[in-house]
Amino acid sequence: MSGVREQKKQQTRKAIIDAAVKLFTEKGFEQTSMDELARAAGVGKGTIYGYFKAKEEIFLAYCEAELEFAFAALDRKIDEEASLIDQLVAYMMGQITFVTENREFGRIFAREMTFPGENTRLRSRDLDMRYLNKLGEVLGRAQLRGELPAESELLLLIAHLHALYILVLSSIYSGDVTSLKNAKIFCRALVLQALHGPAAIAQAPVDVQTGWQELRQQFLAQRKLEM
Amino acid sequence: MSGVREQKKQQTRKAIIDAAVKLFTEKGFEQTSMDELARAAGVGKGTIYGYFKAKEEIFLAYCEAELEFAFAALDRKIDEEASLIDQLVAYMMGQITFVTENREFGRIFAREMTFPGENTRLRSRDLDMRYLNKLGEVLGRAQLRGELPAESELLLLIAHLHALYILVLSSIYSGDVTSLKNAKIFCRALVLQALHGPAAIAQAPVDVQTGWQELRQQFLAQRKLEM
DNA sequence: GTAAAATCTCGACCGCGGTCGACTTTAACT
DNA sequence: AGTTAAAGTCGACCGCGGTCGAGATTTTAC
Repeated sequence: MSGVREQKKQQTRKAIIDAAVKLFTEKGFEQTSMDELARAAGVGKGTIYGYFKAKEEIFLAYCEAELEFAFAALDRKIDEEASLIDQLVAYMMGQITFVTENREFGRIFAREMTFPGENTRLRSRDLDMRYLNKLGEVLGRAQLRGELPAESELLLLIAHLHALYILVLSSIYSGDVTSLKNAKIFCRALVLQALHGPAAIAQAPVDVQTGWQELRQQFLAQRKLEM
Repeated sequence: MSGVREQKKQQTRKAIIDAAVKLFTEKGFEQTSMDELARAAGVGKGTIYGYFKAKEEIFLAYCEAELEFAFAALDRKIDEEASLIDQLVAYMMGQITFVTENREFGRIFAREMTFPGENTRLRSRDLDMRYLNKLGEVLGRAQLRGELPAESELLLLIAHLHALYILVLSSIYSGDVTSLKNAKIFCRALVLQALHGPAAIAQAPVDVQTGWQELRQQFLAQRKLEM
């Protein structure tokens, strides 16, 4: 049980992830073949599959490293004194901005996180726990401040807000939302509605209302329908 | 410009889709190779790519046919006199039941519909319009009945509810929800919260509350955390 | 020290989705 | 009818992700 073997394994694992980070960043996920990756890691292709079940699993390991950065940056930027809605929108937009920085990357990430395969289920769950925990912290603070009813079900609210985040991401890939600016307007409208009910928009500040009205017109035009 | 050619094209197209419906139904999407499909359709493999950009596009054409059935059955089952929430939950669960009937099929469907590739964007949009229209009808009727504030933004509400549907589907594939029964409880709790605000659960009927409490415990245990 | 067992490594190999260019069929024009 | 351009068809072929079993390396047992 001397650690020689274990040590080598850790080295190999690191070599694979390092090569993955380098190649995925340089030329993207789909454009990086497993053969290349193996060569870059100085390892046989088959060996990789002793460490990861599938290419997607390496992708998630890669994401873990990247998200670390993104979250740290976001945390620094968030103003804990701002209104609940502002904070929520900021977190959602931070995540969305990061994910859609590269369109192809983001699609794979979103697919794997939202509807994970059996191979990647556990890993993807670990990953989105981080995001969900952040939401929980923001909501918890708001509840203490009294900005949220004391009897709110935080877990259910987290799930709810997570749903909205996924939807905005989805609408970007469906082509309904075509800019981060619009994504933000959409986020804000949805969060408002989630926190204050179906009539919330009608009572919102004017700028939110007009922003939403414009976006609404785009939706209708794009989908070629009247309402 | 005699229709001879056009006619043949339509025949070929139909042959491909028919073969796809048969094979996908018999042995699933992933288990059906393009070679098989070509053989079954009595056509060269290359020919298929003159009709569809990718295997996924054939999949969506196949879904279109299947969804037709599912929706028709669902429409017959929906009680237009029931409460808004019951109707919404019924529609969401109808869709979810259909999609998850076969787990692998459902994952591909959900991925392709929620985060479509550039190849399949338009087709997937057409497809989910049907579902969104249904939601719109249900909401519209409820608004007329006065069950929904007159100043509600229907489009935003549709989006909102769509988000919840995607989340429930996602939680099935993430392993957080492990039965249709739990999915329904989750749906109901989310819809309640969406329509009546963050404190809705606390004021809901007892059976809804206890259902949600049980589900909540499962979530926490599965994700190994306290709240 | 050495033999046996367990573990790890590797690249040839497999079936897949998708492409390509040679070939056939139809349409258009004289 | 004959000629040419366009449209459609086809399967050999490509690179891909993933598997497999032979062989190398480490651990264990004596």
